[in-house]
Amino acid sequence: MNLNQIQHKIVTTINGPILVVAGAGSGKTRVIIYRIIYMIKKMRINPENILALTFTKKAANEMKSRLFKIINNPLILKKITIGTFHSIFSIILRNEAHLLGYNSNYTIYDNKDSDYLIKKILKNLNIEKVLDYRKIRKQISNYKNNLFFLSKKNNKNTLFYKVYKIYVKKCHQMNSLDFDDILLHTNYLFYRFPNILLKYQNKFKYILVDEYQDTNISQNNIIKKLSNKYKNIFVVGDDAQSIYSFRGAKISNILNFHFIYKNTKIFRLEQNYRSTNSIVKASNKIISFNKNQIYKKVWTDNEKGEEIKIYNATSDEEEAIYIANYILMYTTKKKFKYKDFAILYRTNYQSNIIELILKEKKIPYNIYGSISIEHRKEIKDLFSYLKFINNINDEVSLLRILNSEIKYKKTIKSIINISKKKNIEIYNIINNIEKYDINININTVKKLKIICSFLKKIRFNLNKFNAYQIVKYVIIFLLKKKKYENKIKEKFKLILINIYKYVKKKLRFYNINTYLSDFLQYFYLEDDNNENDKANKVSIMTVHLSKGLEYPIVFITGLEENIFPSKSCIGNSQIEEERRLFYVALTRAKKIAILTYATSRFLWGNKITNIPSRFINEINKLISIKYKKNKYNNILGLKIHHKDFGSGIILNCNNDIATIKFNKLGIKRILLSLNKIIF
DNA sequence: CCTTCGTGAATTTTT
DNA sequence: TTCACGAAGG
Repeated sequence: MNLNQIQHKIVTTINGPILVVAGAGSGKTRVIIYRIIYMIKKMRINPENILALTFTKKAANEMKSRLFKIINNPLILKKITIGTFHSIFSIILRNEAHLLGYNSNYTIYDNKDSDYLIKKILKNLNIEKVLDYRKIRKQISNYKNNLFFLSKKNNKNTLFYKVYKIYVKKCHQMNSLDFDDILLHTNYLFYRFPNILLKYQNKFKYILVDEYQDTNISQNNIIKKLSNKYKNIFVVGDDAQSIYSFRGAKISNILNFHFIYKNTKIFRLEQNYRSTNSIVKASNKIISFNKNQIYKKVWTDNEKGEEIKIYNATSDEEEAIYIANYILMYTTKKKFKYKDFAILYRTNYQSNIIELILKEKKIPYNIYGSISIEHRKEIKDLFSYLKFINNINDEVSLLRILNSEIKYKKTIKSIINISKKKNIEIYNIINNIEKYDINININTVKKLKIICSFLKKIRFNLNKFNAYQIVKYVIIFLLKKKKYENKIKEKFKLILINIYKYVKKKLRFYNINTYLSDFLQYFYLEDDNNENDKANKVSIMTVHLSKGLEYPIVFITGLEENIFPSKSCIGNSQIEEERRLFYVALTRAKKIAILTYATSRFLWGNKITNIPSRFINEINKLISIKYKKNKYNNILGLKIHHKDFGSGIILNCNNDIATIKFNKLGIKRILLSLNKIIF
C-alpha cells in the first residue's frame, strides 16, 4: 500500500472515534481511500455500511474516481455511499419526505431562487427599501446552519423573523428546499423520528468525513446523531485549511471533537509528500502570521526545488498573457503537459480575461465552477421549465417562466394579485385565463395557451419518459418559440449530451432509469460540470475549489490588496481566513509556484489600481530575487526612511515609482530618483 | 398598450 | 461595463 507508519496505523485502526489532524499534502485523501479499501477487503465490512462525506462536488467525484481506479469493481463501488453532505442527505430526505410533509419530488432552490423569493416577500411587506434581500438570505442561511430554530435564541419580534417565517412557509407550500434546508430538515428528521435515525445508524455503521474543519453546526450535528450508536466516526481535517466560515463552518468542531466523542484516538500527519522544500517553507511562513491555529509542524524530505517566483504585470490582461506564454514555453521546451498547470484566482470574475487569452493562444483549458452555467439566463429559463414540470407547486419557477415569456409586467402583476386575493394557484389561473377579468394582450393569451398546453402534455408523460427525453422536448419547445443565439443553442446541446451520458451510465452501471427529478438532483448537487477531468488541459478555478487537488505548476493570480485578500476581509478578523486561503493555494503546488499581480485591472469597466498583496510581503524573503522585475528589484518589503515623510515599508515598485506605506502618513507613491529615501 | 430612457448596483468564496 | 428595473412618454 506504500504508506508510512502513521498512515498505516490510521488506515488499520477501524473502530471508535478517530481524529486525524493532517497538514497539507500529507496524504490524507490517500489515507481515506486506503482505509475504505482496508475495511472492505481485509475487515470484510459490508460496503453498504460505509458513508464517506465531502464538502464539494469536486472532492466527492475525485474520491469516487480514485477509489474506482483501485477497486475497479463497479458492483462494490456502487454500494459505498460517497458524496457531499447535501447530495447524500437530500437523497435520504427524498425517501422520507412524506414524514416531513413534503413530496419526494421537491425542488432544490439555489441562491438565486432564494433571492427571488425573498425579494418578493420584502416587496409584499413593503420593506424592500429597508432590508437588503442578500443580507436577509445570508442571515436566513446563518440561522439554519447554526440550528437556531432548536434553541431559544430567536428574537421573534424582529422584522427579520417575520420575513424568515414567511420564507419558510412559502418554501414548504411550494415543496421546495434551499441548500441549508437539506441539512436542517435532516436534523429535524433524525430528531423527530428516532426509528428513522436508527435505520440510518444501522446502515451507516462506519462514517468518514473529509475536510472536517469545514463542517458547520448543522452538519456536525447530523454526524453526531448518525454515529451515536456505533461510534465509528473517522474525521480528517486541517485547521490551517479552514476556508468556509462564510458557510457557517466552525473550527470549534475539530477543536472539541475529542471532548464530544469519548476515547477519541488522535493522529497527526505532518510529513508533506507533495511539495518541494521551498514551497513547504513558504507555506509554513505564511501560516505563522495567523494567531489562531493548532500547532503543527509540517515538514518534508523532498528536494529544495525552485524558489517561488513572482511576476508584476502592468494589467490583468498582461498577467494572463504572461501566464499563457509561460505555459507555452514550458510545454514546448520543458516537456510539461497542459494538465500539469493550474491557474488559481480569488473571485470567479477573474477567469474572464484568463479564458480569453488562453483561447487566443489556443491553450486547451478546463474551467471548474465558473460563473456557473446554471446562472446564465437562458439556462436558468430552461431549468425553470424543468423544475416546474417536475414540481407543480414550485411557483418561483413558474413565475420565472412567466417573466421570461411575458413582456408586460402589469399582466404578471394582475395574475399574482388575483392569485393572492382569491387564493388560487397561479398555474390554475393561467390555465383558465379567459375566465378572469384581466386587461391582457391577445398575443399574450395565445402565448399562455401554448405554454399551458405544452406543460400539460409533458407533465402527463412525466413518469413515462426519462430525463433525457423530457429535457429534449423542452429544448425543442424553447427553440421553436424563441430565436436564440447559436452560442445558447450550443449550450443546450451540451446539456443534452450531458444528460444523455448520465442517463445511460445510470442504466448500465446501476440498472436504474433516470427520471427528471433524479436528473435535477444530479444537476444541482452532484455534477461538477467536468467530464474532461483526465484530458490534457490546463485547469483554471477559484482557490476554494482547488482544495484537495495538486498540480506540478501552480499560478496564484491577482495577488493584490482588495482582491486577494478580498476587500471585505481587510481590517477585520476574516483576514486570517484569507491567509489560510492563500496557504491552500500555495500548497497545491508540487514543483513550481508562481505568484502574479497586476498594477492595474479592470473592474466594472473602470481601471482600478491596487498595491501588491500583503501575502507577497509576508514571504518576500523566500521569493526568487531574479523574478522581481526592474532595477530596484530587491527592495520589496524593505523598511526604509524618507527624508520628509519618516519611516515606512516598500509595498511595490514599478520602474522608478515606489509605493510606500509610511508609519505616520499612510500609503504614498514616491519617485525613487529624487533620492529622498535612505535604504 | 408598448417603447425608451435613466438610474444604480454588481463581484468573495460553495452547496 | 452590463444588466435589471421602473418611470415617463409615445
